[in-house]
Amino acid sequence: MFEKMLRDNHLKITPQRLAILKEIQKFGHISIDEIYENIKESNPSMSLATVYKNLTFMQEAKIIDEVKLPNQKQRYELVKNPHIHLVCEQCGSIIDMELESSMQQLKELCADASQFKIKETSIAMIGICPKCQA
Amino acid sequence: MFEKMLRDNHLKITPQRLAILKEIQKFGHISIDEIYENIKESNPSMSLATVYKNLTFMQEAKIIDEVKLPNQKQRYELVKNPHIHLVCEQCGSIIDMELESSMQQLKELCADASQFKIKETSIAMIGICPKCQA
DNA sequence: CTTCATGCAAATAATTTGCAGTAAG
DNA sequence: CTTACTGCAAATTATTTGCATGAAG
Repeated sequence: MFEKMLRDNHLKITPQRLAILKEIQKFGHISIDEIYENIKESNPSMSLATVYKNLTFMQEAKIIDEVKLPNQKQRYELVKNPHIHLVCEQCGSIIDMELESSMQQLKELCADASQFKIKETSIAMIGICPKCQA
Repeated sequence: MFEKMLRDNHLKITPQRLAILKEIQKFGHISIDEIYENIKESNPSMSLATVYKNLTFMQEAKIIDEVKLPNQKQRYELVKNPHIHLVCEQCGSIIDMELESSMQQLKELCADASQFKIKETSIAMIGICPKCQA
């Protein structure tokens, strides 16, 4: 429920914000340009500055997350359970893999060894997806 | 031995390249601007374009790696054994943690579950370092 | 010598900002 | 009504490119 997420964070509910969230949801992992270009098709007055501003707000509100991958443009996704990104370097597809206990284990191992208080974990694996292997 | 690394990749050995590599080595994880500003102190004619071009070449040659972290400028490091980045969100410090077998385990788990052929793994943990906790 | 790298300036791309007008609550 | 959001244009920042000169092999 995007309306509620926005409301809970004192962000006004605007068609632009809902459109941005819908695009992110639809594509899973999407770049700034793609968001902008896609929305412009149905709303030609959409401004790129609005996309930037709202991505920042919604990231601060922990509604969305940025996804930074080696040799790729920044992307965005909805906040979800901790997960690993599997990235195909051939076709560019990205899938999420929830391996909660393994991630938790690794996090604890790191925390113990380093004395860091760890808040977030960011894991990506880059390779070739099953389709592209064929 | 930076000379050898360059030579092996058919890259000419220039003072600029050596200076860039020395900066990266010295700081461990360093941004493009920092490299440029630091080198300019001893070599004022150093050009930012040269930094960009060489970072690209040396990344292609697998001498250096780019390090992308949430909410941070891109950084560079020398290629080393697979490791995890521990990032302090307070003071910005980054340390490397080699947990080879755990990383290998996680990689295999992901590969099995996804059928991806995984080539690289990128792991960062964001939190507060021991010093900043005090 | 020949090839490749550098540095500069110009071009392009990415992101941010200020502000007047407009929509949300 | 009041506050916050949008869209535009301008400003800033980041990155890339072309090319003449110079250094490396």
